[in-house]
Amino acid sequence: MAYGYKIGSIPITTVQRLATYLPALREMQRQGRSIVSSANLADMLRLEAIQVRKDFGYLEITGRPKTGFKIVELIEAMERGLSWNRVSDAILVGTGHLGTALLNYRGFGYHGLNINAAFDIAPDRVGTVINGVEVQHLDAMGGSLDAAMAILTVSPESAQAVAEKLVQAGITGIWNFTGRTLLLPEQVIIQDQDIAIGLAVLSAKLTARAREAIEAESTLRP
Amino acid sequence: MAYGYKIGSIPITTVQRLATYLPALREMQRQGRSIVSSANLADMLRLEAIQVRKDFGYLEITGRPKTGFKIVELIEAMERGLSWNRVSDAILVGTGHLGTALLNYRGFGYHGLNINAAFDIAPDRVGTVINGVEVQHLDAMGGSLDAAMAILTVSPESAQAVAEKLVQAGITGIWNFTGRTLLLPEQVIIQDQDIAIGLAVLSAKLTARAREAIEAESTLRP
DNA sequence: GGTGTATCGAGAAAAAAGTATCGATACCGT
DNA sequence: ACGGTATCGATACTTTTTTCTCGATACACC
Repeated sequence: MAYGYKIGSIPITTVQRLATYLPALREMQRQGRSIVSSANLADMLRLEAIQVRKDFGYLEITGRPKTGFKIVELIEAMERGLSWNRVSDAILVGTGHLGTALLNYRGFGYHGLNINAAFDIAPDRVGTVINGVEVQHLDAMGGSLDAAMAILTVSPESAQAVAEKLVQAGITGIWNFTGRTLLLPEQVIIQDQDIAIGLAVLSAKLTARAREAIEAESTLRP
Repeated sequence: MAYGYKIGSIPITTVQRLATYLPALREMQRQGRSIVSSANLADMLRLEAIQVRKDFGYLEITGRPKTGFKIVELIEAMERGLSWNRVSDAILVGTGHLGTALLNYRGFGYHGLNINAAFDIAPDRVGTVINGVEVQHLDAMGGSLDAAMAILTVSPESAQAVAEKLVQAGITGIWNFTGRTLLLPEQVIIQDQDIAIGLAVLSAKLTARAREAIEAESTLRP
């Protein structure tokens, strides 16, 4: 990567896994559990126990031998270490199918996200209310937004232009679902969320697996 | 990772980047370009030229010094190396907001994906048609699906149960949007697509950046 | 045709991520 | 109380990924 392997002192790969531990831990809490071991979590998430423990090593927390970690403390440590406790406000731009899906998504609460405004330019969308958020016209987006983060779900074609507008409005972090690379001032933090990447990996894995199977078969009868 | 760093002989990280090169190259083609250098692509995608060239090194292709790569050949090599040329059929289960968004998504064609059936259990959705695909009742999903891959966009609560049903129906690859870890036979390939991870990373980056800024300021006036 | 330069591509080095080892510690059953 | 054992956590090791270095090659300009 050009820059940015780490967040503070925590590797990005660890942050990613921590993000998946969180809902798993919350689920355990709901089921009445209060203690979890690295092996428990690893089994649950198809990982290795060593890796889970290593990840926890970046947090300010200590487990107890023979027992494990207190789930409450774990969650607190994760929220503290990564600031998922402070609720951060975001706006969403582009209320197509994906934007609507995100506006209705319930999992964001885990990470303290609150979408407090939505924008679009299509006349038939402006004025509608999606999950309690009214869709405003993009031109109405003034300079004093009540958010630092923007979720960008517009068409690829308009991605760059809209992104520039967001930066002018004071947005400092963009979660980019458009699939286009945004070229913006360096101080703006961009998180690309290219859904097609996951598909590409899965599809490549599937054909690789299929190829293996064929090779294995041809080895059986030469 | 428990297993699976590579696809064939290509690192997963490379496959991921290749997946982002593809639309960029297609876009260039549309604009009439036929040659691209590693530096060109790198600039366009905010990467390093060396990395682009290394990624290309895994493909069966050679560039020309002082010129670069023929875009047509690049695309062909990528499709050949990762089998994105063969169209693969998929089904989609769970036609909520996200499922609907994916059914309407246009970017899948790049990777040869064709969603040929959709399933749900909600009575008000069964029978409707989304982007040309009729939503069928999940119980109607027989044993002879015309697809190897399934896109899972049901609720977290029903994820595991539905996934098991998919495996019984002969699905060998699952693109899992539910956020839950699926526990399935090892031969089933699972690609987790946890949207919250991207948010977690962005949100952590933002607060880390904010923290840096505060520290920098307090250093100025001690 | 010769010279300069941009680009590739192979191999080495560096950095990062993941995995193993092992002593220390706290619970469990007797 | 005591030995057995599961688990943590520090350190060392291995693998993977990224980055650097540098010679080779092909185009451009003179």
